[in-house]
Amino acid sequence: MRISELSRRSGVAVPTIKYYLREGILPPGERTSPNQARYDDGHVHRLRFVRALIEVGGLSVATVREVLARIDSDEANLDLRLGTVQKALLPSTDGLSGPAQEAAEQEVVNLLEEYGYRYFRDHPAIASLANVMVAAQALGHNRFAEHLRRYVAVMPQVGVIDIDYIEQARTIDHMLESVVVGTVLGDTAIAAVRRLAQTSESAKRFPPRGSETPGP
Amino acid sequence: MRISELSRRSGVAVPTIKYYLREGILPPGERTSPNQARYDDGHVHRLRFVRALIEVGGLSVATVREVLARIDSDEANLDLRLGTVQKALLPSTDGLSGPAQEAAEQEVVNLLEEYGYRYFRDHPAIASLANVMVAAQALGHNRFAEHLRRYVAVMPQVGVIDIDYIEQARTIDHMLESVVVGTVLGDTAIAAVRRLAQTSESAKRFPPRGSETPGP
DNA sequence: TCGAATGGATAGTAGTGCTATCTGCTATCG
DNA sequence: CGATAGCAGATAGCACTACTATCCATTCGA
Repeated sequence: MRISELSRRSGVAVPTIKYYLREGILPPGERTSPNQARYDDGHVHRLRFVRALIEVGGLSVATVREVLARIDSDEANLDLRLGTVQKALLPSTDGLSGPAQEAAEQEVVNLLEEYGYRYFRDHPAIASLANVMVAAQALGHNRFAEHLRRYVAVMPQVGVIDIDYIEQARTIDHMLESVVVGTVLGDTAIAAVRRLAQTSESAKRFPPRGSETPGP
Repeated sequence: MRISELSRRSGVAVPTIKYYLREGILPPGERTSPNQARYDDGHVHRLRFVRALIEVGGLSVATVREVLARIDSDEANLDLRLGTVQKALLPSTDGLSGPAQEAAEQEVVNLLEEYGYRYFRDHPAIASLANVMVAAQALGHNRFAEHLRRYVAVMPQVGVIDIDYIEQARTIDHMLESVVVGTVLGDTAIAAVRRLAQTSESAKRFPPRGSETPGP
């Protein structure tokens, strides 16, 4: 198919498709002559994928490019590919330093030890989590660290769900895509379910007038 | 104190403080003369709060303004205030429509019923979650709905943690701030802990060479 | 054959989040 | 009292992101 049909089938405007081609987010079509190209279903899927990451997951175009480059990489070691894909999905944590940050990182590591996590010390999520702790501390929210401990206690259940999801993929490409979909759409989904769970728990604890057992 | 000291104590540049004043994100200082103002510790705290929401939580300036306006509101009904504050923290879901979206919303509602959530039908998180389902479907990830079900099954535990956190606040203002801190920093924290839990679970399931029980 | 569409290049635009400059005033120190 | 530094407020500018529009030579399809 040519670009106008690609546009129609993916719901993405033609100039935007050209922009994505320039940005290396969408691979070039197959040339049929020096200035004509043909696109296929893979391009349609890639476009939908990109739009989902940007619109639903809130990723920037630059992050999407990074992620896709890693998915498309020809690295043979699957673990390595999965790892670098995951890494591209965490906000950069450079520029986080100072004694407060390092103390918080140690505190995070202690928590991970305590709850039996397997981890490596330079995992970017450790710096990210420590950064949150430092920010909460600066706001005088001293109970936040205890709050975090409880998250650490329950999240392994989510980890199991997530790895189950990835493991069920049938091909390596599908597995790599599942990592991204599971992580990015998963973040959005978890944020939404969490709010619903908060509302629900709040309603249970403080019943709105009229929903208690009726009085005499 | 005056603006330069406010800048020094909060770590926010003077022009940025002026910008926040213009945007209504930072309340004006107390006038001491037609063109002089005095700021206090409340301003320092507010600035730190704003920076945490923007830098750690990734909120936009517009969202921060919305949230703060609701915190500062003089609405007497606490439930109402808490509710509107929470509402400002979900991405807008207008423009989500179509049969696929509505079917997905019904599916979400069914899930909530099944797991005993208390909810109201126009909760924005329902539309948001349905939107994620529609996007996953469009990518051919048909197992995603099952995946979501498992999130719905575990998230009530997080809801309890979150409401506990808010409930422990000592004043109404602190409670309102805890809602925001718990939600916004909480989202960031949960994303980080989730990645650590994924890495951990993955390492347990597929032990890296050298960590199995040694062979003969 | 000839008009519409295509690919590719270049330039322009809207929105966001600051940052710089300017103006007239004020605080303060010697 | 006067010099000087700092302040508040207004306006303009800037860098970046994610597109969008225009142009042109080429090519497809009727």
